[in-house]
Amino acid sequence: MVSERRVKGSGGKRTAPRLTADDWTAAALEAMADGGLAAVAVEPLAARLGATKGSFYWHFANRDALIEAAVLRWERDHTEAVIGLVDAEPDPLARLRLLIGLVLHSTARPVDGSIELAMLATADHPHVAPVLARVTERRVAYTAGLFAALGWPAAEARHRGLLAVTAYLGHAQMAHVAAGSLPTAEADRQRYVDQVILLLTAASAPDRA
Amino acid sequence: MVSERRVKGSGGKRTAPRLTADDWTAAALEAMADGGLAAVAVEPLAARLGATKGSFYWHFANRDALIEAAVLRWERDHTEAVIGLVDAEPDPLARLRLLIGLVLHSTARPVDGSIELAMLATADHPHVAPVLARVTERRVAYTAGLFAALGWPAAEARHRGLLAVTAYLGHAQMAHVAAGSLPTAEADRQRYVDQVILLLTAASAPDRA
DNA sequence: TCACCACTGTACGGTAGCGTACGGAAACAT
DNA sequence: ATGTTTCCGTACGCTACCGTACAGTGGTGA
Repeated sequence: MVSERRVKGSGGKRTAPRLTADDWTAAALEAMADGGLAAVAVEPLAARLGATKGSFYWHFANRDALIEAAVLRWERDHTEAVIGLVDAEPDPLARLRLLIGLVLHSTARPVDGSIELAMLATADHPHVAPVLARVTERRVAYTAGLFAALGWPAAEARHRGLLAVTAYLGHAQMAHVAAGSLPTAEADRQRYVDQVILLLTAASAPDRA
Repeated sequence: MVSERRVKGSGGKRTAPRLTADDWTAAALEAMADGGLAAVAVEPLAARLGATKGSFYWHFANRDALIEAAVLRWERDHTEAVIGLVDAEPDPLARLRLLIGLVLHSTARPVDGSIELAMLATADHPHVAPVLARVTERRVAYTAGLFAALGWPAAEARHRGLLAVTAYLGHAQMAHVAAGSLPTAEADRQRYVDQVILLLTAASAPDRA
């Protein structure tokens, strides 16, 4: 789980390699994934890296600076990843389906999702709040753009994008706090995703009796 | 914000009233609303109540016991409140509309919602997790019941209930971390809620070209 | 090779909160 | 009124973590 500080010499002299600021931010995100922001603590982190605080306070002014760096790094890496993953698909409808299916299934695997959950859990932190606000708005805008590309007028596209993103956020939460309430069997899960896509792309006019 | 420890005598002798266990759980929930579970700390709580730890450790074995009591109390009060509020309406469709509208607007006012957000933020805590799981499943089951009463088959009703609840959870999150991404103008907000209700109750078959 | 600089370890003081011990006050029963 | 139970305050030690001071070490260029 933790990348121990490995020796670099091959033969006899085993020397611990020096650490960079990036090593610390990476460790911070790793700690955040399991333990939340509270786990981003200098001394435990140093222990995990096989170093001491003396190293840390060289690279960062204080704990707060580390948090800021880690959170900004997450924003950068994370948004690039998702966009690059979906934007390959040319057809808007297929892209929407790909996005929703991908994102609803992604809550199953833990690694990346738990960082996001940890961020949501600490949304009040002054360094976390603006990042979450940016990421969220970016998602809504992107999803709304997909609906707009499918022909819905701007306002309605925005509303559908909003519903899609809120559904995703809630799905992530539910996978975390009440996994048992979500469909478990693979077939049922697939049907659920299909159903969601269907409802999100349903016609506007009410047509039920 | 905090109910200070008031005197009870009318004239000259001002005596602080004694505290009950319920006073402590109430204060704990109050602290949780602004500050999260971390703010449920014995010494600060005692300060807010104008008492000392000596009092606390008489009523509770330790901090953990207080957390458990507070969280269970929240579960009890909270579920009763919501059910009682909506179950008056006899017509299922009206009840569904009432529920969704109520719940999507509720994220605006802070009091009750912030406790729930705090719980979600600490979902990993051993005392919080089971409560959240129960409350969530209860909501899904209830909402699914509404859709079932409207005529959808059980599986689809469950899926729609699931989507409704995830949308609610995500909405609450978004109101917290990216309020600016949600509709701000009252008219737009109303249209958004209508749109959500429409999509959640849309017919099953895809009918778009 | 040697002086310098980037980096790290050690040692220290400070703060916040948990939990315990115990004496004493306040209510209550008799 | 007085003893008993209930409740509360004070004082203490303990742990975890933050941040600082400073002495060292190892690589690197002159």
